[in-house]
Amino acid sequence: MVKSVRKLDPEGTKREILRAARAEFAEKGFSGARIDEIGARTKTAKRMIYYYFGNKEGLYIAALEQAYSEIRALERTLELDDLSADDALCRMIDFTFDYEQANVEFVRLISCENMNYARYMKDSKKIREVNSNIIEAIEKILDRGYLDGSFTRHAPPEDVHFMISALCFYRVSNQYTFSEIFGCDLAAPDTSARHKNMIRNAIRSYLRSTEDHD
Amino acid sequence: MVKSVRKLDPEGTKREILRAARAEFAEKGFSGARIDEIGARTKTAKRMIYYYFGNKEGLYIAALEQAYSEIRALERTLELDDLSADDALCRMIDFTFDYEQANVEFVRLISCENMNYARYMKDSKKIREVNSNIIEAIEKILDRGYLDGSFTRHAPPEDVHFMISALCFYRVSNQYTFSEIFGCDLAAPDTSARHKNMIRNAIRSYLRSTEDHD
Amino acid sequence: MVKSVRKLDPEGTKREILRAARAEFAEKGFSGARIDEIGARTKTAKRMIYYYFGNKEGLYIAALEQAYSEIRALERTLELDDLSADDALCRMIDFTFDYEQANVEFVRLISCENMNYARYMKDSKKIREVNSNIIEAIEKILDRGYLDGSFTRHAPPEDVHFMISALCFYRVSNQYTFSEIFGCDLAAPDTSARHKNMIRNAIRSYLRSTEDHD
Amino acid sequence: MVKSVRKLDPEGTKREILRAARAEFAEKGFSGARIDEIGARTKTAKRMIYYYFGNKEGLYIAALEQAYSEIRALERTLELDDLSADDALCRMIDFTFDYEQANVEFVRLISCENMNYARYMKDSKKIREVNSNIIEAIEKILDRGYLDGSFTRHAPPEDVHFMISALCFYRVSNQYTFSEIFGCDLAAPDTSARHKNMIRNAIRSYLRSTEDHD
DNA sequence: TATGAATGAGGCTTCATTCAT
DNA sequence: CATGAATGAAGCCTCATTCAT
Repeated sequence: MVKSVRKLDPEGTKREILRAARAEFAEKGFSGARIDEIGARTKTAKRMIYYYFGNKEGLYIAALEQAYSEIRALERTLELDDLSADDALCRMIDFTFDYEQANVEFVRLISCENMNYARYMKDSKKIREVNSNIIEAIEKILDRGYLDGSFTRHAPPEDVHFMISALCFYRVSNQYTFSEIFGCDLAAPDTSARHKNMIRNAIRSYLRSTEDHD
Repeated sequence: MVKSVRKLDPEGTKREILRAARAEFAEKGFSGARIDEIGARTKTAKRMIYYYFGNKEGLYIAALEQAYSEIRALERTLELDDLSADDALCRMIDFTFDYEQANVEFVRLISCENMNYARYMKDSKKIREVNSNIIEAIEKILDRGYLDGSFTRHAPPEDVHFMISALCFYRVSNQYTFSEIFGCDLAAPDTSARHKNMIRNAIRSYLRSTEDHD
Repeated sequence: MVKSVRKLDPEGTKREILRAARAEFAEKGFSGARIDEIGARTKTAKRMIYYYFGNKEGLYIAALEQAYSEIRALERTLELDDLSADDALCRMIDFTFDYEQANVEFVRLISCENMNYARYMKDSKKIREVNSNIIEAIEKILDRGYLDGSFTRHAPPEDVHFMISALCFYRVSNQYTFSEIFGCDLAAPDTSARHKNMIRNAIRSYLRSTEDHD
Repeated sequence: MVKSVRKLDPEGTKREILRAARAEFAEKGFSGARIDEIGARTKTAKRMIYYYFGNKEGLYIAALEQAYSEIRALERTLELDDLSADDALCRMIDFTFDYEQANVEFVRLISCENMNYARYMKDSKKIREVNSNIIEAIEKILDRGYLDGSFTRHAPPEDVHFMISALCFYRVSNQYTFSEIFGCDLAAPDTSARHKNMIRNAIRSYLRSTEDHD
């Protein structure tokens, strides 16, 4: 007896929906995103979205969780322990720089969630878990650097993470207004290379300097 | 007998609408903002929004223009020429830091416009005009610093503006997800003071350093 | 003392408004017409419309009255009494044909009023007055024709008027759907000439024939 | 326990909406028609209008298409080939006369579309298709008549169709202004019968006559 | 006389979601 | 599992008209 030839791959369907949802939310934000559009970007029916994710909010949170999981998973493969403090710091910066430049979708999802005052993220244990060890990773690098003398200024690892994040993230998140106003293209290869170097060395020289302007 | 209090104050009405619009758009983004809500935040009828600004888009652009005008106008009062290069740079950084921290609305409006791919800004001549001289202001500071030896590294003024902007802006724009994930409060007075110092000195030490990690 | 140089020509203003109103109502119908648009087509302010005509309905009725007045006034200058019955009939037909073809605005206003079930016309004494003597004019022609033998079939003058009207009016009122469906152009000079002849001779031969198909 | 009676009958729903739409558009024209009203004339929710027809324009076009389809479908059942040329012509005239008198809705819909300069019709292939063979039908009648001598005057079939249409259509489309002005009732049975006869014989005598007034 | 400012009511349409099969 | 049909609530915007000067 021939069964009806419907696709029976729940995981595949979920994955496809999530992929479409991330693209749509990243593009239009939470209010601007359209469930219909996400349905259309998918081969399955819109109804499945409700079946698997409950509602728009549930889908959005799932998209956010996936986005964070991916970057942090990659980050954990960097093998920073094998490098000198200085090299490790640079590798971490480079990774952040490259990943965010390559994954505008991720950056926009985070921007979007900040427009939402992070209210949806608060409901997700997963996101906190998944983000738990970046600070530790940076702390290890800094400590190593203080010991071997590569870094002279003691800075909280959160602050170093903040600087890396701010400089790499803003380049992508604010590229549209920045480029429009200053008539440049932040995504252009030469600007990109120059900025990557600049960010590296701004943070490094900060950690090596001592004399302050208060 | 109390006469009906129908005011005839076009400028006042426009101003009131714009104020409400900025708050609403900053809070909810373009799609999330509600014309009804903007009307309700106003003493005049919702209908006047259309009378003066045509439609939601027109109102949004006007809000954006006003937001940019205000920060740039203040910026022009800084009298940086009277200061040493180092002091001038720090005053510019401090101004940006303080203004953006105090005017979350401005920061969110810019974030919002980036979520929109800066598409509405492109229709506004005014915004480009109003933003035209920040780069020159920074260039003057840098040139002075190179001459008197306070700065040793030659950097394009756009890049310096980028660093200032990125570090000050991100603190405000991404405070919600950052604070949520790392359990800190970027708006807290001590963190704020520490960060202001850090940003100043990261940029200063970058402009003084030469040795690079490539 | 120099008085303010405002236009003080009430009749001119009224005329200008009416002209604009006829065009707008003829183009868009009653519901489709926009008071704003009529205002814009005029050099005076929209407010004057209310000043002179009370409201949209009043303006519409005035436009209708003017349209009827004009055609009937012209009709009265035809001097049909000087012609033979046959020639007089043809001149009346030609006049109707030419006037309606040249004054699409008139035809469309009448169509519009029929879409309104003639409800606005009912409030206007003037329209009935102004239309009172066409039937008499036709009756005079027919009677002359019966006497001199040019016409053999006795037909009520209302019916003859009906045929003239129907054939001339429909050509203009329905030209858009007719042309679209049959891929022709009712307004083209050759079609127009052929039709004018046809209408004349259809009515003439009807009035001369006797043998019926019942 | 009575279950909620939510019907699932797409074809029925569409049909019901179309029926209501035709009535509303015929009564008030395109701009005057109210989607709300059409919804209210229906047992289903107003929302379904957009589900099935997209928007007001789509609904209007569908209504127009249906109206044309119906009259042309009936017309094709007339079996004119079995009749003599003279009888066939009369049957076609009678059909048009009776149908338009009985279906004021159809007539008003066409009037409405002419007020719209046939702009919506232009987007509909269906309407052109459905109207394609009336001219052929008339041509066949005329050719037969020329052969057997019932008709002596050669007239383009489009022109004959034009006369039939004009005389039958105008009676219905312009009945309101005509009746109002001349104090008669075009829909009254005796007038109606007299006119039907008149139209038949005007067209017949035209096709039999030769002597022209140029 | 003339006019810019102001408005309530209502129009079309969209949206996330649920129902019935 | 899967889906087309159905919907209430609410969004943006337009309209004729009136107010205050």
